[in-house]
Amino acid sequence: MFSKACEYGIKAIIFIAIKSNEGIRVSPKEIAKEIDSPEAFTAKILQALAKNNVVNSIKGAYGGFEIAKSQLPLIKLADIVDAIDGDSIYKGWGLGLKACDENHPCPVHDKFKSIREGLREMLEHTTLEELAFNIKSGASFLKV
Amino acid sequence: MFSKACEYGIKAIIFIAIKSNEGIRVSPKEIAKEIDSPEAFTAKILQALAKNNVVNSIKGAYGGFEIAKSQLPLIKLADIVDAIDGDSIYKGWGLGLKACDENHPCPVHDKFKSIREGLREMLEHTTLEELAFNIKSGASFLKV
DNA sequence: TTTATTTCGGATAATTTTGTCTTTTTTGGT
DNA sequence: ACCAAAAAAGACAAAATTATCCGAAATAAA
Repeated sequence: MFSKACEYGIKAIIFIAIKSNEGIRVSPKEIAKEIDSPEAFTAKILQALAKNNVVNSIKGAYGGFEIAKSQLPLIKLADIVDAIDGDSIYKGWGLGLKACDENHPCPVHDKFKSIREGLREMLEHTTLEELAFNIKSGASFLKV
Repeated sequence: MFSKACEYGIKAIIFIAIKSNEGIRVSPKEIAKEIDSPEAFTAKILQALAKNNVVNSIKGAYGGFEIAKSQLPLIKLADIVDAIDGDSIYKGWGLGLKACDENHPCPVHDKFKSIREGLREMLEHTTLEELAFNIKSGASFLKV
């Protein structure tokens, strides 16, 4: 469903969100340890997320990754997925016809319609805050 | 979403279904042409589908692939996906935690719940006949 | 029985995704 | 100005997926 890169990205951002809320910057090393991911690869993904302004990266000594508190309530799951996988998450449904739409649908186009729209809806309405809160409260988990 | 192999597999089976309904066996060559897929790769996928009894393969001269008419109404989209991608389609949701379930959910587990179940429902209730009929009637398309 | 045709099976290659390593650049503290 | 810490950037490596090729086995027809 999600690429590995996207899985790591989502988990990383959730962890950064939790720490940022406490005013703490984190390094790829800490992140990778916390979310159980390969460190260097995670760093690469963080670069992409930083380029797409999902996360703020501070270079140099005492640097690290953080998200401005003012941004925390605004970031949606869709923003993270978008920064890493682009719009392939919406395109990747159906049977790979170059031109698959209402007028020229692939065999499963209509079948997937509600699922695809449900996914979009969900990604665009799920906030990072909500995901982070559930981790903090112990309602969900970042690893194992 | 689906692997390429699965995309080709679904399209191939739909085409075979249409032809089988007319009492005609088809070769990987014809199939690949019709669904616009790499021939040798398509043949490999057909092998897998034949092994899983989704399609019947007849070797030798005048051989080819076909589906028994009695089977046509019984085959579900889920059978095809299962034969090629296994259950990865259901597992591949969420963030890749080894143990992700109700008791130990990943951050998006609940978010994806209804989508995941909608998908399963759809795959298990969509029949090959229905998909094939829509192609024949021009309501959907196998290529471009 | 021979031949032509057709799938099967295994080896191999290309591409994409995932992952690692090393060097460069940036930056705060001394 | 210098040093140490940290992210950026790019080259490289491994693994998975996608794709091709070829000889072997099966089978119907002549």
